[in-house]
Amino acid sequence: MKQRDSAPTMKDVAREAGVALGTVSKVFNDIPVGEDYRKRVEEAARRLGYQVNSYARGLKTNRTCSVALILPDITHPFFSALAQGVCSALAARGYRTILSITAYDPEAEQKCIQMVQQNKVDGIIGLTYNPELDIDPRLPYVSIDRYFSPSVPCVASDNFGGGQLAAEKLLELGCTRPLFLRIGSRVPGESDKRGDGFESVFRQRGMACAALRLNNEEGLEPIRDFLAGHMDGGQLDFDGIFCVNDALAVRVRDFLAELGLEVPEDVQLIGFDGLRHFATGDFYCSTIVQPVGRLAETGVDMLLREDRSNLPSLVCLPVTYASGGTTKE
Amino acid sequence: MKQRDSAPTMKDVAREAGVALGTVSKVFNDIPVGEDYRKRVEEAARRLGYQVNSYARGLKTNRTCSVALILPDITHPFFSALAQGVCSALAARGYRTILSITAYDPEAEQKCIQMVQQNKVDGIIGLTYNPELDIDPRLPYVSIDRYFSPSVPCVASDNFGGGQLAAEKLLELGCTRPLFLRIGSRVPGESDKRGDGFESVFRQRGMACAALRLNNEEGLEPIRDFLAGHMDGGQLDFDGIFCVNDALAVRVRDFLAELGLEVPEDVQLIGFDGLRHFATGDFYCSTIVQPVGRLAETGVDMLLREDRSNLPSLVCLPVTYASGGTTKE
DNA sequence: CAACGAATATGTAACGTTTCATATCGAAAG
DNA sequence: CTTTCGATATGAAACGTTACATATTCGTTG
Repeated sequence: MKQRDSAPTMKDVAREAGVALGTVSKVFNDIPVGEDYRKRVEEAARRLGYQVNSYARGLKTNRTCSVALILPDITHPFFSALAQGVCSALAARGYRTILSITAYDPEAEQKCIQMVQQNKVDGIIGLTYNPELDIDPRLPYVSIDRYFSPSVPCVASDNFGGGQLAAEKLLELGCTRPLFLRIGSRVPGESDKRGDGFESVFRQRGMACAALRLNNEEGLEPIRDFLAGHMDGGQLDFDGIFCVNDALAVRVRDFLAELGLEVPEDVQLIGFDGLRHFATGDFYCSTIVQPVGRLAETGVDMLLREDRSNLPSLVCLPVTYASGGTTKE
Repeated sequence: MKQRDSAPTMKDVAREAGVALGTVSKVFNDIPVGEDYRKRVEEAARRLGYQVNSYARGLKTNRTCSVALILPDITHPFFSALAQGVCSALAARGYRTILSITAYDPEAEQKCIQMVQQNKVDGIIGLTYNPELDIDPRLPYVSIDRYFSPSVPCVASDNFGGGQLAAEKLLELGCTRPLFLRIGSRVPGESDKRGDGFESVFRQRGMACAALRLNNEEGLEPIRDFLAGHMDGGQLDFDGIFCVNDALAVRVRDFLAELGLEVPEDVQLIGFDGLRHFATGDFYCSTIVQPVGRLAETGVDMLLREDRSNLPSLVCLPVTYASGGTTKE
């Protein structure tokens, strides 16, 4: 028996099985082939340990069965959950995931897109911040959680609805002096809707709603100061706080503790994202839960749809409320 | 000007630049070429928006500039940090990362390997549990954090040393009644060394060291019971506990609280991994910090080394101690 | 029994690169 | 002024597939 140093090819299989090259190809592409032929080929392939060379295939077919996933930072629990979901959803459909991390850097994002385009993926699924990404229009693209324009399909949580939900929950739990807190969304838009939804509920009822919106660079200190400045005889001016995300809520909870306030007795606190403690599985705080799994699946779905001609430009997924100890229920 | 529907190829560039195909190839492979030729080619490529087709290249060269990263669960902060490190280190060297998630399932691991081999990656970097992975010996493989056999190179933290470090720290902080707690390592070996190192220090000094080693399936209840069973007049029999990882330490801290014990006043607690809270960046507990970044970089380094003929079969990276509030310092 | 047509196997030409042998060009040497 | 040589551009042959046109086989029909 001939000793092979390199991987066996279809030609080897064809020779081994005593059939034509094209027949081997058919077998591996599930194209009808005489039963006896199929058996012979499969046997031969097994004997030789043949595996199709996906680079040759990709070259010929222009399809690679791989999708690029572009994320700012896979270390953040929300993003890592997303990555997990996307990776699994892709794997379930026979696609592999090419992971790129951008560190929130718009330039890095562009470079990723560049690199990934050259690597001939079948599509890109990205959570990016650069509003003017230059991306080959031939290449399917789905944006997760960031809406850019009608021409780039996006799947996101219902941020506005989530804000409303938070407001309704706080009302239900007896809050009358609400506050919305947000720190820097790098891209204006989607996450501001959380606050809009929150405020809309109170406006509709003729109630006032305070808000403090900070940019990333300002840091958290202004929030601490703001809260301290709104203390009135050992009590806070607000009894229900909605934070734009769980990370902020966790910090705010600490600030409140510093001020000698009890959560949820004195102030109730709701975050957004639905992150869970890695060890216990508990929510870090009461929160509006984003459906990360569905976000991922839907994104993959939209990307891999046969008929991409009339994709919706924005798919909004419903969020839910979960108590995590920072509200009275 | 001719309208192209598909991506331009080297042939197009060659025609546009008025040079031979091979010359274009040279330009894109940094092979010396007359200065004027190079300029002409580069201009033409830019005009046409040419990008090399990495599938054609991969087919020809048998090198793909991509590495598979196999992880059990990217949702766990330790793994996601690892992924981040590996992905960045690979990107820095011009390699892309193909992410596979196995959900701790040995079969899934084998399937990943299979799939990934077929996709002709240049190497695999994996954190797997299946002790008898069938993997093409031609394909470079580096195991992270799990030592299998001398024939498969591995990079890991100095687990034994970390255990010793924990013991020394506890001694230094005045502990005299140590306890080692471990729950299910899916693969026997590496992480047991943490306990071994811990115990060795006390043995050397002629001190006793209690230990409770559980398997994954048993859950955490036995630990709670064990601790409760070692209460003696409102005091625990132990004053220093070393947990095999931070996740366990966090749970144990809760158990201790349930028993009315103060940490670190009554009992000091050290975990292992060095995980940090996603929002505050604080350690969850006092801990032995694994050098995740270096783990990743070293792994990539070992995988991509030119001369892989005499790779060490195990590279042990030093760990450090960090206080996280569950020890007196 | 010849002829036809439906299946289905075969062989070959791409796909877009790299690589290697060959051709071309100038300059230096005889 | 021819020869030789080094340098470098050229063109063709792979790489391992898929897809299409062609060839083969066999069961049916007139």
